[in-house]
This record gives sequence, C-alpha cells and structure tokens, in this order.
Amino acid sequence: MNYWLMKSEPDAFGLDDLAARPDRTEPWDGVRNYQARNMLRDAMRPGDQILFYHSNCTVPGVVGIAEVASDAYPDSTAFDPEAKYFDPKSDPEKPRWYLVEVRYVRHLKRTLSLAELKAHADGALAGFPLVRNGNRLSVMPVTPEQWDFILALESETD
DNA sequence: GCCAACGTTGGC
DNA sequence: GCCAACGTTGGC
Repeated sequence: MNYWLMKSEPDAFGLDDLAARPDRTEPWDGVRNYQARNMLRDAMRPGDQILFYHSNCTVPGVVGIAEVASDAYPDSTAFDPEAKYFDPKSDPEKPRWYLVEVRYVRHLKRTLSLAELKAHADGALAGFPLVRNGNRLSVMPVTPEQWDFILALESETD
C-alpha cells in the first residue's frame, strides 16, 4: 500500500464536499500535469491512503484522510469541449489524462497547517515536496515515515 | 492583489 | 534542442 497527498481548493471542492458525496466518493478529474498523471495512472492502487490538503485558502494545510477507491481510468472531462479541463489533444482512442476515484475516510481532529509542517522542513519532513518553496504538484507521494510523522502531529496540542 | 516558482509552448 | 515568453499555482 502507498501513501499520497492530494491538494484541493476548499472553495471549489473541499473535504466536506467529498464527505457529502454519494458513497463519500468522487472521481478526481482535472489533473493536467504529467508528473501527477503518471503517479495516478502507474502507482495508485485502491486502498492507498491520502492526506487531504486544502490549498488557496485562509489556512492551507492537511485537513483529513481519504483513500483511493478505484484503479485509474481515462478522465473523460478531457474530451468534453464544454468542460473546464477540456484538452483537444487528448484522444479518446489514446487518452492523455487519467483519474482515480477518491473516498472520504475522516477529518483530522485539527488542521495541520502548512506553516506547522514547514517547521520540520529541515528535520523529519526534509525532502517532502510540499514543504519546498514553489511546489506546484497537486499529487505527491508520501513515505511511510512521513505519513506516521505527520499524523502523530494530530495528537499534539498546537 | 502580488509575485516567485516552474511547467508548457512555440519560434528558431 | 534551446530558451524566451507565457500561463498557472498557490502562499502570503
């Protein structure tokens, strides 16, 4: 089993929105970055655990846990001229973009803010892409050690 | 709203 | 294949 972090803008689709979905599951469409695509398509498996991260908001940070709920399959929004993430270069016969379905697991007891995580950028979280400047990856791998460290912060008083 | 980081595009 | 221009992400 693998661990991941996925970003979402709470104004567009946040953890509460995921929890409110039928079966608490949502197809994670709109990924249009090759690095992220490769991880979705080639490495994610059902049951993989996800740190759910809120970006572009008052307190960016990890707010909950989700899990991968399907194998990767082509992102059909890329074929739809009306869709926000339409990509005319993605051919249904040879899809360029993929998605996985994501299922809500739980909210964290408190938000683990980016600022708090960054305090460990030279320690336990050295090498974690999220705490590097200018990182724009919306999907990134998390090592088991990073996963355990981050979730241990949940029980600490901030 | 600003701006740094960085991925993508396209001219050559 | 280089690289400048451009667009987007996302923290602040």
